[in-house]
Parts: sequence; structure tokens; C-alpha cells
Amino acid sequence: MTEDLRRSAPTLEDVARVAGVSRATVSRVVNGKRKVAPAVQETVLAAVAETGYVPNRAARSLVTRRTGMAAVVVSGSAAAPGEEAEPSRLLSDPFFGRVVGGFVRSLRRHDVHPVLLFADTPEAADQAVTYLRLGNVDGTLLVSTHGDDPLPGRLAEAGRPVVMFSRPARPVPVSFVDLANADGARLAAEHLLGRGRTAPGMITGPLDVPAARDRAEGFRDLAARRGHAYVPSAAADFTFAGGESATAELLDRSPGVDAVFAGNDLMAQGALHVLRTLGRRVPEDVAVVGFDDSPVATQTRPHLTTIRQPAEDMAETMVGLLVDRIEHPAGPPRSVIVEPTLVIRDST
Amino acid sequence: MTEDLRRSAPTLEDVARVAGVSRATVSRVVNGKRKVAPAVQETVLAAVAETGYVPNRAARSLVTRRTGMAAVVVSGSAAAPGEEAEPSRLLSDPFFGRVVGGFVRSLRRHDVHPVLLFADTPEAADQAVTYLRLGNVDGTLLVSTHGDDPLPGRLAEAGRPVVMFSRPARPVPVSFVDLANADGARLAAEHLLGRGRTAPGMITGPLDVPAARDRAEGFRDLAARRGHAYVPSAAADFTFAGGESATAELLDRSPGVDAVFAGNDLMAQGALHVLRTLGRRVPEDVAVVGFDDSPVATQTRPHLTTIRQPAEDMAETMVGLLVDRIEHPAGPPRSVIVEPTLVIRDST
DNA sequence: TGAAACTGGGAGAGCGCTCTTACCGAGGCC
DNA sequence: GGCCTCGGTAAGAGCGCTCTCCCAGTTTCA
Repeated sequence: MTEDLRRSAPTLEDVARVAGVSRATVSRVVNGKRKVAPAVQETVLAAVAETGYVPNRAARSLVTRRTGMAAVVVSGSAAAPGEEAEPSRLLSDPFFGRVVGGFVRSLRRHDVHPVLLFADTPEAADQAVTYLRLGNVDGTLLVSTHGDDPLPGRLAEAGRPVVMFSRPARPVPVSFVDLANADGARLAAEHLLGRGRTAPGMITGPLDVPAARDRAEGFRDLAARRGHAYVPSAAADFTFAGGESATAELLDRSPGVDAVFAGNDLMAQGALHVLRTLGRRVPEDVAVVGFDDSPVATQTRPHLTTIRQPAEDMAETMVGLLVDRIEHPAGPPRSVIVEPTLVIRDST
Repeated sequence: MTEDLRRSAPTLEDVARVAGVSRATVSRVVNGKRKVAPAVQETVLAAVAETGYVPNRAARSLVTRRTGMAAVVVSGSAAAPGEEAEPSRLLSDPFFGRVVGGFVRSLRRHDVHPVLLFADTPEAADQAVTYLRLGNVDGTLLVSTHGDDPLPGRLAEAGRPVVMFSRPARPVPVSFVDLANADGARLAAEHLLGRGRTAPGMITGPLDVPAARDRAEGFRDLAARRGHAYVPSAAADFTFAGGESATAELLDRSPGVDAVFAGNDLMAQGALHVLRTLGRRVPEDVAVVGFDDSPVATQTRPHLTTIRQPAEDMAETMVGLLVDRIEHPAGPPRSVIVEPTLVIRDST
């Protein structure tokens, strides 16, 4: 019973025979292109249902040069000795799960399947570029974690549809969707200072990453407007452990800090741990604000006040831009900037 | 310059012309099938290099019925009202990142690309089954989170290569790689009792999930051998929040508990939070052991003693089984059981 | 030495689909 | 009434690749 089904799926030819029309007509009905007489259309549809016909993707892509697939490329440096490779770092950040989930669900609505690619070594990056350039996928959703990542440039050069999460570190003609990171940081600063904190400090991400820099600058900007000329800070790598050591360093240098703004939730979580170890109460002695509104924000005690990135919406917007670009390849790259919101919980 | 490259990639025909041989010969050299005279081979290889030829996947799959792709299917129930959908739950569990990372890297070695599929609604599951059955991918790596998930059965029935992470809840003819969950739980019990704990309790996962049940039973088994006839327990859903409420419930019912074994690290993290809130010191008053050795295990204070799943190895083994099955479709489903190890940190 | 076996290479038939081209009948126009 | 247009369909040429023949040249063995 499954035998015949599996051995040879019904083809256009089969449907055409059943419906008593030509292959071309069936193709037209299936793809909804050009007008087909309603009566014929019905006959064909019935034949399709009867045979259980589903188009063969390989055959279709061979002629259309479309694959119905999009690459999700996670780019980053390879693991330096003793470090975690970037894609792994990202994979263990629950916030990233929100983004990927958004990709998968949005792509599905367009009937596009995501192919997961890691560009974690130079060879892997080369392979990825080749794969994309050859048209094995219709377009690329790129998440780059590295400041001096050459991949955005190479992909843009390849002339195939690409949309980045977050803007590229250097100016490169590529579409992207980004958060108004500086605005988010201002939200955090305003909130903290509005609650009467007088000695804010920062745990920043790697400053060669635009998002990290924008957040730091946004925070400093609003602090300056409120009369705080200098905000002590320490940089880390967006990881929990990095957040811990940077916090320790910050508190060591500036013991009077009564508010900490962290570049993401993972580092904020690290800050929370260090603060507790040092016997500082949160939020009584030190208030903490994170960034992302990652699932970890409610897995801390106290729950983390944070700046929410609408990750799923951003993912959907990226997919929209990509699909649009796939259908209309011409035109300049486009960008969408999304506004973050403040989510107040118990750490402030 | 890129114009000609992009507009039409070199084909076999082009290479053949440059090398002065037939298409078939180039194909033979490229695919390494049948013997080709060394001299000819060299000429062809040079022509390939000169033209920058890379085979067109669509054309190749059309005739070989191979796609060079494998699906990574994350299956689970849709979100009940107020609940998180299973794939999202999994996506925010850093342990899952280790598994997916393992898939991607292992598949890459076999030159296979992963396509990410969520089966989070009945419609999505249907789509996924159709997609797989039609041969849009060569095989499937299935991660199912749900006890009564029909997907393993449906996939097995489809007669296409499938390998599961963890054994299916009901007996179904499908290959899988699983952890010796009961052994892991025994390791935990032995460790806890060996350190003189006398009143162990458990936070289990959903008991319709084999892994959760095996862990619970393994723990009870060793406890019984050490004279502990009854181990109080509370069930949760493998999430942080679930771990919290289950721990609260457990301690409410059995306040004398001096050791807690949690079904995974996320729930152990929840337990840690609740214990601190209740003023119990860890490990002095209550020792805690988790399961998975997820990245969160070192993001808790104290660091979590846990049972390590060699996720990357398991992923690699799954890929190995899958590739083998793709190449040799006949034969009964195969299984591999992997042994866990105890990782002692500060929570015990 | 002749036939059989083997070896390496070419020709060509598709794989299942889309899309251009050609065709055909019906209706509108002068 | 003849011509043209136009909607609707069929025919057929590929897309780029693999793979099965088939053939020519060489080796092997009786």
C-alpha cells in the first residue's frame, strides 16, 4: 500500500492524464498563473486531489531557479583557545531562541524553509558564501555577532538577497532590521535616574559590536542630560561569566555605584550574582536593568527589569524584507528600526 | 565581472568543453564513481578549477532523488492557553542549543544541510510529514518533547530515514539515541546518599515522557537499595517556573527534605531559587543535583552538581545512524544508549 | 590466434517541471 | 463577410545532471 506511493509520487503527467488535459494546463492551475477556464480548472483540481499530487521541488527549482528555502546564517569568530565559539554562545542565549523561533514561524507563512548554517570558521564561512551564491537558497537571514565580521560584506557583494539582524558594523550595502538601541538605553537611564539613583554604572558588550556601543552611548547620553558627566563602565562579551567578572571589576573601581545597566540580560544575571555575593541588596542597594527581555529575565531573583526587544516582530519584519527582496531583486537595501520598551520588574 | 558569474554558473557542459571530454566523464570525475584514467582525471580537475564549476543541486537531486539535506524536527504540543508552545520552551533551554549545535556541526562533516522544522500544531505536523515523505530531505532528526506525540509513529510509517533523540514514548519501529537516564539518576542518588543525606526528594519532569520517568525510577531504585522506601516527589514541566512551584510544593509536603534531585537543570535552578527564598542554605541544609549539564549549571549560585548528557556526542551518533540509514535503507531500526556522568560542583 | 573478458569513454535518454510558442475557435469590427 | 483580436489550450524545448547502454581498444586465456 505504501509501496506504490513511495516508489513513485504522482507527477504532472499523471494528473494531466487523469484530468484529460495537457501537462501545461495542470501546471497553470497548480501555480495559478494565466487564466484557465473554470470548468477545466475544476477537473484539474479534482485530478490533483485524486492522485494526491504534490509538485516535485527539485524539478521545479531546476527551471525556476527558486528553492523555497532561506538560509539562517549564524556568523561569528571561531573559538579562540579557551573561549566558546560564537554560534555556541548565541545558541545558549535563550534570547536567540526567540529570534530563531520567529524566523521559523514567519518563514513558514511564506512557505519557505529555513536552512541552518554556522559560519564559525573561515572555511565554514567560505562554504556558506558559496552555498548562498550558487542559489541553493533564495535568500539569507544573517545574524552576526562579531564586530569585524567580513561576512555581511561578502554576502552583499554576492548580489543575493540578504537581511541582517542588527546593522552591520561597517557600512555595507545590505538590508537590516535593528533596534533603536540608544533609545532603549535612554529608557533604562531615565528609569534608573527617575527612581533617584545617583551613581549609575554600566556593563557593556564588546564595543566593536554596534548594538553594544549604541546601548552604551545612549545610556551615557541621557545620563549627561541629567547632569551625570561620567558613567563608569566595564566591558564584557555578552555572556553570563563575562557579566560576572565585569561587574566585579566595576564595583572594585567604583564601589559607590547604586545602579547597573547591563548590555544584555545574561550579563545582568551575572551582575545579580556578584552583587549578592558582595552582600549588596537588589534593588535596595543597587538597582539593575538588563537588555533583551530574554527568558532569563524572569529566571532571576529578583526578576529583572529590562529593555524589551520585540524579537519575534523583528524576525517577522526581516522575513518580510527578505521575501520582498527575493521577489523584487532590484532597488537599494532597506532598513527598519524598531523601538524597544521598558519592562519594569523587581530589580529596580 | 560578477555579472557573468552570477548570470550563469558554469555547467558540466562548460567543463566538458574546456577539458575536451564528454559530460559523462566530467560527472564521473566529480563524483568519483568508476575508474577514469589519471591523465583525463587531471585534465578534468584542471577544467573544474578553471571554470569554478560547482554542481547544481537541483539538477542533481532531480535525478538522484537525494537532496543533501536533513530535517531537524522539533515536535511538541501546541501552546495550551497560558502555556508556552513546546518548541519555544525547548528553544529557550540552553541545553537544546548544545544538541542543535551538535547536529549542525556533525551534518556539515557529511556535507548535509539541516532544515529546521517545528511541528507545534497539528497542521504544522501534517506539513512536516508531507515534506519528509516527499523526499524533500534525505532524512530526519527528530526531537520530541511530548509523551503522546504521534509524530514518531507517523514518520516511521512513512518509511523514510528517521533517528530520534531519546526513545519514543510508545514502541515504534524507529531508530534512536538515548541516554541511560536511569543510570544517571542512580549516579545522582548514590552521590547524594553517599554524602550522608537521609531525606531525598525529587522534582520530576512530565511522567509521560520516558526520560522523565526513567530518571525518577532510577533515583527511586537506588534509594530503595539504600533503604529509602519512599522518595517524595513533585512533577513539573522541565521549565524554570515549573521547577519553582514543584519545589515549593515538595517542601510544603515534606519539609524535612535535605536533598533534591531535579529532572533537569532548569528545574534545579528553580529549586535553588525557592530554597534560598525559604532560607535554606545550599548545600548545607539541602543538596541539589540537576540533570543535563546545561550551560545554566554554571550560571547558578552555587554552581550546580549535575548529570552530564554528552549532547554533542549524542548528536553526532544520531547523524551517523541517519547517514548510515540513508545509504542503506534496509534493516531494522537501531538504537544507541549513552552513559551519563556525574559532574560535581558546589550544590552538593 | 581467436574469442571472451575487461577497461575507459561517449552518446543520449530521461528526472519532473515551467514557459515560450503555436494553434484554434469565438467574438468584435469595419 | 472577411479580418483581426484574444482567451484558452496543446506541444515541445529545455533546466543541469546522472546513468544506462554501447563501443573501441586492450588484455587474457584456451
